[in-house]
Amino acid sequence: MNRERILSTARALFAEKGFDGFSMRELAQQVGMSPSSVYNHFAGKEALYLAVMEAVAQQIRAEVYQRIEANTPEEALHELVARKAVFMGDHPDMARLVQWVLLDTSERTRTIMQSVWRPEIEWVLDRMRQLVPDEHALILTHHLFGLLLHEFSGRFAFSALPEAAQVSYESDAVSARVWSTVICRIRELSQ
Amino acid sequence: MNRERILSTARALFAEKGFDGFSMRELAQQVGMSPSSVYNHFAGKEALYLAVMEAVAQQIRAEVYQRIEANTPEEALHELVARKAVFMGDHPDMARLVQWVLLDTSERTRTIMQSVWRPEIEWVLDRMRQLVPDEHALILTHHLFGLLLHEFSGRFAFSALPEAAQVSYESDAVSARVWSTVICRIRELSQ
DNA sequence: GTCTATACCAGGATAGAC
DNA sequence: GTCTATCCTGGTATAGAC
Repeated sequence: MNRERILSTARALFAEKGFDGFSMRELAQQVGMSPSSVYNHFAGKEALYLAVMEAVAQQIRAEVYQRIEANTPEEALHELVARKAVFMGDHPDMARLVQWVLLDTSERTRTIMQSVWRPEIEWVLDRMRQLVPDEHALILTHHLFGLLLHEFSGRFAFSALPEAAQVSYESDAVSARVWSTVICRIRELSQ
Repeated sequence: MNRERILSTARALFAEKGFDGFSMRELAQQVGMSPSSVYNHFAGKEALYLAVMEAVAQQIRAEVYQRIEANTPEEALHELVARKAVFMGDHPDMARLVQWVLLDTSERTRTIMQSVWRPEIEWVLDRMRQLVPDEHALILTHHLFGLLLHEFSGRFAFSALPEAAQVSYESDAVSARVWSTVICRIRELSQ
């Protein structure tokens, strides 16, 4: 359906250039229709943005969080990191989309954080609280998301540095190093 | 001087809204002059952007990296994290400016990474290499920067979540938790 | 150095025919 | 649902007077 093509093109553009980085005209051209046809499917750029974010979150819920089976909170978080690494490796635009939201200071961001990303954060937080004292759980949750996001969203910029060529971006490698850093601190705090 | 006023206003705008998020008209209005007067000082928006980044990097070199005295690489990195936390606390736009650069995929970013941020990364990397095996040094360096950046640049977005109210954003607290996470992994790897 | 005025094009969005 | 044509605003940038 055309609506889906608009959504997926918009997703790529929002990820690459951010909300203000491209025009509805550019989007329409890439989709292969006139700008006004786009407006027939979405009320405007903002509505399109929210729709993209909602679709992305739904995909994550289905492909990442669904059916995580684990005997302990630690296993659950470990599995989550592994799946996220795979998912973000398969969808390189994901981390960038989220980072744009985090940087955006408009009202859009509040909406998206509360209604779209909140469940994810709660999911991690719940498990983290079972592993470390309450006052550290939120920080470690932030660190977990921060490291994962940074690994992926900073990739383009860091590729400008010669040293970066040595780093492996295989999902397994990313997952392993992020988890190593986080679990090390978790263990320290849970003693 | 007027040039300085333009620079500092531009810095605030780039930090808050990103490269595409505001217009030269808006900037000129905030500075209190006409748009064409701004063009008399800077060749264009891009030149202004590069000038802001250069000024910021210079400030960091002077206020953060200068005169770090430490007996060991570990002490040096610890001191760096502490100073960065203070600096970023005093200049809330810093982390956001850097994040915009990291997200930007235009040629500007390559220029800035190589000529502006490279020395900083080298500085950390040198010390990290003395603490952990070479193959982990670059990753830990990225994690260190990633955690610091995330702590500050994600602050607005996370403030939309009710849990965030419990988190302290005192420089000491930020510094302590970032360092805790990083040093824990460093110690594990250096054994 | 700063201004007014303006060029020129691109921005989001809409009207109305088909 | 899609198009052409268009509205209006605002984008970067420049010319030329003071």
